[in-house]
This record gives sequence, structure tokens and C-alpha cells, in this order.
Amino acid sequence: MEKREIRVRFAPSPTGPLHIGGVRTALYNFLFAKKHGGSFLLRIEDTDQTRFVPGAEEYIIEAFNWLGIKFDEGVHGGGEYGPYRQSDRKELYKPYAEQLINSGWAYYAFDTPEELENIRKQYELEKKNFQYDCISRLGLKNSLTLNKDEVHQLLQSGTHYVIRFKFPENTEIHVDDLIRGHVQMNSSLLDDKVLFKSDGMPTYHLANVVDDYLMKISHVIRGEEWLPSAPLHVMLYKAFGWEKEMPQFAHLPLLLKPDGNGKLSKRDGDRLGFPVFPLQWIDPRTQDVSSGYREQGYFPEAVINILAFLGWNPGTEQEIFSLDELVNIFSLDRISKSGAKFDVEKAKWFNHQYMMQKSPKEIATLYMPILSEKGFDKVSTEYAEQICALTKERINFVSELWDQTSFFFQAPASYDEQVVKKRWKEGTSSHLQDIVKIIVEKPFDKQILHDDVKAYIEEHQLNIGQIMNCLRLSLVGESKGPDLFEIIMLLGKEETLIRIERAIEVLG
RNA sequence: GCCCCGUUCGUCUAGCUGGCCCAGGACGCCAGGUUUUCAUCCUGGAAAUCAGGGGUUCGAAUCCCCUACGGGGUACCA
Repeated sequence: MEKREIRVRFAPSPTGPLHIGGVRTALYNFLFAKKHGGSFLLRIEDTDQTRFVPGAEEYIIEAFNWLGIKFDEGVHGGGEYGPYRQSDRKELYKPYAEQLINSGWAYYAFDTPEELENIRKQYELEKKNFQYDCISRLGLKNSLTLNKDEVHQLLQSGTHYVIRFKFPENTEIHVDDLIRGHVQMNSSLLDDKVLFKSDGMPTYHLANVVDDYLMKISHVIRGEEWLPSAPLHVMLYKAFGWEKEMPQFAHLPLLLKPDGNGKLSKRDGDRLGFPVFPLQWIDPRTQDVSSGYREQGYFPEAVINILAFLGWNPGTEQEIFSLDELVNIFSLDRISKSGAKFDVEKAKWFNHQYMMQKSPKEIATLYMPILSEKGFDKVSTEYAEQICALTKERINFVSELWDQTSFFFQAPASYDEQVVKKRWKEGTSSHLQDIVKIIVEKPFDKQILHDDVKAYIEEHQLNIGQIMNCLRLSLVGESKGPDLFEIIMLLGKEETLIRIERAIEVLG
């Protein structure tokens, strides 16, 4: 058999912001496509007009832009198989549904939602479950039970109808899944899914299969929640006579809530200490704000890396991978079968790894706006870069920078009492006076200063920790931060002297 | 209820073609070291009787069956 061109798609419905489970699905699709030199497309599945949320589609595109996941074809432009928005393809689906009716694979059903609802309630009272299937359809209002004239008349009179798939009785349906292997279901247990709705739109099932066929999709990589309807999809390909073109399926394990049970949902949001959305989202109706990875200070590369490892691993001990490296090494058969819980701590660690990889310049660029916000809008980029160089190994997020480096911009307003109590002794101020002298008289050089101060401490047989910590206290205000002499160099001679003298004045 | 999928340290997982596994790595945790501080970093440690029970086999985390538990589905939602 000729090798099939690899074409995969990510097909979200614009019912809100995309959550990270969706992002991961898209990522795996992308990696798979690129690994095999194929195409990756973005198709918007907006067949449910009632759930449409304004801004959701734009959000999705912006999110992938931020993450660096690029589509070869899709709603944003590009590709010969458009339109890529199902609402724009609306007219195309009905003939396919009718084709199925003509070939006996589907039928018209005239039962109203209310009627079905009543039947369901009735069944519930008897502790039974209603299903529109090969048994019950015989007692309902559809083109299988009504005679031809009645059907014709109903159709002519404009009565609302849906088109349902007609599952054959007692047939084993086989789904070959690239991740789960062989899955089998009996058709009698399946219900006759609606393919075409009374509002003139197809349901997911129809639109999805028709579009995948038309767009020449070779692999359907999607969440496990679709596994139960995969037999329907397989049967649809068969009913249309598209078996040869049927894509291969790969059903991904779900992303689970880190605490209790259940799949990660949009509502879990900030409750669990990590975002479920790539970007911040403000609900257009309620104005509720849900945080995003971008706004929380995660690097897009880190988010990619984190998501890639939730349900997949390369089988080696390497954990840090760029997108390109992932493309190289990705394979569907290393995807695990069970759901994964998101681990915030590990996510932070990933971000930290990327923080260390970043150049001081990149980090400084991100820091400058924060500095401005704090009122330091005249900081030179060079100064900011030097500070970032000194600090990047100590933080996970850019947002921690201010807490770690504020003393570079403003003198301590107070001195950590714990440290004062522990370190600031009788003779401290006079020793600091001597160090001030050293700073004033000697060349302002890190190494020289370091050596001279050390020599002074040794000469006077002082406790090095005690003196150094007091020096640090007077410059930083507390017992933290990078190398003291680095700090002094960055602060400059004048500022250093001012701060030491002020500490002596305040602490005695 | 019914159908489908899953089940290895707290978490992500290696292990899939049975012996190299009284189960390896990473995060986190604990201890020690480096350091003038905090953090980083380095070293070491605790941490899974491989969900439980039956088989098959000389030998099973790895194959088979059952049970339990978890998850998903069961809409004119996707």
C-alpha cells in the first residue's frame, strides 16, 4: 500500500477558553504531524450554536501563537480544504445525511425533544434507561415505523425532524486504536445517534467524519472521552463507503484533577494552585477571571515541556526538551494509557529549568515592565540584565524577581529583627566603620574588596559569618541574596557606603 | 443501571517480546556537603509486598481469569 500522507487536525469547539487538556491534545497532534512531515490543521467545530462563546476562537488562536504551535491549515488562513469552520460549511452536510437515508444507514425521526424527555422520565420511574436504539426505534415516530406517505407529508409540511444513524442489530464493531489496541463493542448496545439536528446543523459525529474525510485526515488523535463513540464513527465510514480512507484512531488518556477524582475541568481553575488555561480568560458574560499560564509567568517552552510529559515520555532519562527536540523524538506508542494528574511542583521545576537556560537579556526584558510598575521606569537595561544574571538561578518565575532583587533599587526600609538579634553584636558597628574605610580607600573591585575584607576579618580574629551577615543586613535588609561582593559592585561605591552608614546609625 | 477504558513510590513515570527488578529515573520530602546568608547546586536516604485474589510457568510487575477501585460514555453538547 502506498504510504499515506500524514494529515492530522485539532478540532476544538469555541465554547470557551481552551483548557490544557485540549492544548496537550493539540500538541500531540502537532508533534505527530511534524515528526512525519505531515500537515496539522485547525478546524473549528461550532455546530452547536447555543454554546457559542464570543472570543473563544480568537483565544484559541492566540494561545497557540503564544505556545509556538503552528498550524499548516485552518481558520486563520492557509490550506485548500476550507472553509475550516463548520458553521461556514453548513450547507455541505445535509446531502451526506440524506445519502445515508437513501442507502438505509439512517432514518428520519420526528419525535420532539419533549416527547423523548417524557419517555426518559417514564423509564427513570421504572429504574430503567431509555435509549433510542434498534429495539425502541420500532415504537417511535420515525421513517422506519411511519409509512412512506406519512413521512413524505411530515417532511413537506415542514415538521421538525432529525436524522438518526441506524445501527444494525447485534453486530460486533471493531475499533483499532493506536494507543488502546483493539476495542470491540456490540451494536445492539449502542444508541441511534442523531447525525443531523432539527436546526439544520449536523452533530459532531456527522460533521467530524465528513470533514475528516473531505480534509483527508489520516490520524484522529483525540481525548479518551471520544472512545465510546468511536464505533459510531467507524460505522459511519463504512456506511459512506469510505473504509479505505478511514483515519487511524488514537485516544489519549485524560488529564485528571490533582486532588480527588474526575477529569480536569474548566471550573477547577485556580482552586488547585495552577491554571487550567494557557492564557488568562475573562468570561464575557460573568466577567469571571481565570488565570493563565502566560500571566502566571510560565514560559511557553516550559508549558509545552510539562504538557508533553503528562501522558508521554521518551523512555530515556532526559526530561528537558525543546519543541523541535520533541518533534524529533515523539511517538504515539510511548503514550501511556492511564490518566495523569497535574503536579504543580514539577511544573515549577520545569519553569526553573527554562529560567536557567534563558539569557539575562531575555529575562530583563520581561522584568522591565514590572520595574516600571513598581515605579522604577528609569532603570537601565544593562543594570537589569546584570541583576537578572545574578538572580535567575534562584527563581522559578519572573514574578519572583522583585521579591529577590528589590534591594537593588531601594535601600532597606527595615532590618530583619531575627538577623539583627543573632548577628549584630557589641563591636559590629566599629568593624563596619573599618570596612567602610576599606571601601573608601581601596580600588572598587570585587576581588580586591573581597580579599581585603577577608584579611581584615582574619586579622581581627572575627567571626566571618557574623561580620558578613551584618554587612549583608545593612545592604539588603535581610539574610538573603546573591554573593555580597557582587551586590556591592552592582550597588556602586556611593550607595554601598550610604547603606552601611545608615545601618550603623539605626542599629548602633 | 448498562457499555468502554484504565490500575507500578504522594505525583509524573521506566518496565511492554516473562528471569539482568526483593522494581529504575524525575518532582516533592528528609539528611549531609558546598556557600558569608537565603536560594541554587552536589551527595546520600526514606518512599511502590507492582490494586487484591486465583491460575499458567522451573520462574510473572510482565501472560490468562475473577474481583475491587478509578475514570470516561450513556443529549437534537462537543
